[in-house]
Amino acid sequence: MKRPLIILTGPTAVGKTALSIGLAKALDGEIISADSMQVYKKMDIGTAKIKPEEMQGVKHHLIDILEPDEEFNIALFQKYAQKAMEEIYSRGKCPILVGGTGFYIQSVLYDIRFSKTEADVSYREELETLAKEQGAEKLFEMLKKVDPDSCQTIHPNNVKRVVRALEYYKQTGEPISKHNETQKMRTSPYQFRYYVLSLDRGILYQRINERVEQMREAGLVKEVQALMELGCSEHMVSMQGLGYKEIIDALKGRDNMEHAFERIKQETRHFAKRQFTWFRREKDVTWLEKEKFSSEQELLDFCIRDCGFVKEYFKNRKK
RNA sequence: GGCGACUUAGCCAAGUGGUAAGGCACGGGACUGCAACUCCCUGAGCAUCGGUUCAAAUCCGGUAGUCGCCU
Repeated sequence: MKRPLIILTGPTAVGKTALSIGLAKALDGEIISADSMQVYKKMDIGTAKIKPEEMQGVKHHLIDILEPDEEFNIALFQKYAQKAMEEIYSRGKCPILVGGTGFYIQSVLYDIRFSKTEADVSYREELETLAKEQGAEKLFEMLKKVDPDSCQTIHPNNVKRVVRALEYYKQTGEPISKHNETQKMRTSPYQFRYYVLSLDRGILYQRINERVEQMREAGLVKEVQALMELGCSEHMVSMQGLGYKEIIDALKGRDNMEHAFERIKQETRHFAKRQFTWFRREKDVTWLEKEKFSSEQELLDFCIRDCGFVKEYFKNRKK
């Protein structure tokens, strides 16, 4: 019998957190955050991180586990998430993956295999400078020689992806297209529900705008200032987060504060749109359109009923 | 009331006789170790009516709207 896994995701600001607590309590679960930014300490306001008092005693994993100057990536996420899941299962509880980073969810849900090798930072930098100096086409030409298949799916201008494909080839001697091909065939080792919470686009965009204003009132600028005083620079992975890079620009005088906040709103809306695109493409998802439920409670009740297999699983296991 | 300027896609904006640059937004899409990243695709016939011309967004005139100045 496959082990159960509940996933709750959706675009930013849709209201995942509130639902996740109700679900965790009803299913006797623990929450694993699937969020690339909430892993960082000292970044609370801009990431809309759940507050300890909002957790209502539900255990949360993968929040506040790194300092802002530490690197993070999907392979690490997967490793930590899987470790947390083992702990949760061993306690006889159900893991609930909650967060908006679709890519991360995929890595756990399908147990994608990543190569053993570490990221080769110096090689990446070398390739990036090459692209900058001689043009993106130059890199693309290099990729054509070693991995023509990838050239079908990666656009020449997408330097980041071209670099990764080249890096992968250098490390493994194998084209990444072949690796992707095999990983795409994988079926999930879990018995799962993949919920995507959604909301009318116009309403969501309004909520995003409001939430950014709330962040401003809550002291986002101060939070970023404090991070800069600690030595955080815009090159760090953490400082690529929405709301951070824009405020840094303003604090460094490259933008004015008012405009920076408008950019945050704009870019957050863009982000939400990209998230929709991602989830629409994922197979086996259950869309939870908020407007189709008369209340939050009804939505929660639906999920609880729909997750009956979780209780079944643990009941059988006890026997 | 008079004089002048302006009027190009949802917004900003090039184009001053030869068949509408570009940017932004919106919408769609890609994505398998930086993913809150990175990247791709997508729209109008030029306020309106009439004239000149082989040909007008571009020239001329009428009308409307906007803005400025004057009385």
